[in-house]
Amino acid sequence: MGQAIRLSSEEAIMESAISLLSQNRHATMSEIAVNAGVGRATLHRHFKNREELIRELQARSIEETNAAVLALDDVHAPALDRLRNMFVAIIPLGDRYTFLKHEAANDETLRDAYHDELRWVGSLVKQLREEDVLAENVPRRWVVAQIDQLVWTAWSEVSVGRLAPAEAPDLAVRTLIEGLGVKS
Amino acid sequence: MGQAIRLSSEEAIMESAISLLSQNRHATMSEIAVNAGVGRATLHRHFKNREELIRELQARSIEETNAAVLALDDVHAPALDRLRNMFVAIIPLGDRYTFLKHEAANDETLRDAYHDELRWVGSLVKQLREEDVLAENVPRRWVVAQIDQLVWTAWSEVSVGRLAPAEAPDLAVRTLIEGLGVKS
DNA sequence: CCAGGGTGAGACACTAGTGTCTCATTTGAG
DNA sequence: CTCAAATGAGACACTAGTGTCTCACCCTGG
Repeated sequence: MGQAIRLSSEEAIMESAISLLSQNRHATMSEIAVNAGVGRATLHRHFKNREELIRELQARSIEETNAAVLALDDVHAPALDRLRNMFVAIIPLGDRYTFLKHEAANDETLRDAYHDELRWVGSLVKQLREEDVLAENVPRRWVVAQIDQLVWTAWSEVSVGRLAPAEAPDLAVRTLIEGLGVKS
Repeated sequence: MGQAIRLSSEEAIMESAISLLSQNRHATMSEIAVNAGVGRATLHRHFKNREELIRELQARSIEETNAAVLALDDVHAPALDRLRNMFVAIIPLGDRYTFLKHEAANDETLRDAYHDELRWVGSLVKQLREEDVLAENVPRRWVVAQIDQLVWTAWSEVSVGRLAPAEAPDLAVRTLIEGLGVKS
């Protein structure tokens, strides 16, 4: 038909699910189906049960975020550039990214993949330190937590239109490294 | 006296509920009861239903956080001191503070009280700007979001023992104002 | 000693959400 | 156009969580 934008049922369901579950991890299957413009039975035809749906979502999310980050990443670049590129890549995927954190990864494969992601961030933080971008007396955990929350906050602000997508990555980098105080 | 016994049951329930609900807003009444070391029926004797329990929790939380903040606050102090004092007061109440955000306040009185709290933070941010502590080109929303997140992150890290309680407020202030980069 | 409030245990009815199934209809590829 | 696959609608059984209620049991104060 004229609906060129029309997604396949499965696509629509996954988009709907990511959107709802990232905001409320107890969104019901009915809500997900309605939001996807699809019958409840159809949802269960594509995903046997809630557990499987979430597993697929996790797999896709980690795949997408990994791909997005790696696509922009240049291991030989200065750490600060890599940090900024990471924000550029991940902020638009903020819902997927945080969805991963909220849902506990039970599956082994997924846990490994997620672990890779964390390790990637960890090594970036390490490089940031080696290049004297980050102060040394700050716990790595704290840095990682700040990065995580910056992704989520930036994504939220962008998605409600309070922040221009183009400005988000720079604001995130600036907030993390220089803080929000006046520059002296 | 009988009164004291009843109150301690009630105390146990409220502590249990805050603890569980701050981490998972869909914790069941059974879980709350078990965690409080109390029968499920007893829970319903003290709180007619889930809704009422949450309402009481919100009332208590806002009361405690307001009291804690105001107790340390000095309106005539420099904004930076006020900011730090706020962190000192609120970080230990991180679970109560974030519980308020997660649960939508339906009750009018509560909404007003919560609004007061937000307004308080808003005016603090304003003062921070007036005293040239905060940069001007940063959206107030962004600052408030960072503060909220810092409270939660700091509380989490403290409560799992990865951060010394005494260091948390300074780390939070420093992260917000100066960022985590090397000081130049 | 006893009376009574507070309690735990558990039965009960009710509701919301889940997952299965069937059937009539729609859709789209050949 | 035709037919098989996909779908929407809804009935159905099942489960988890909720809120009520009863009953036996502990306490503690009188």
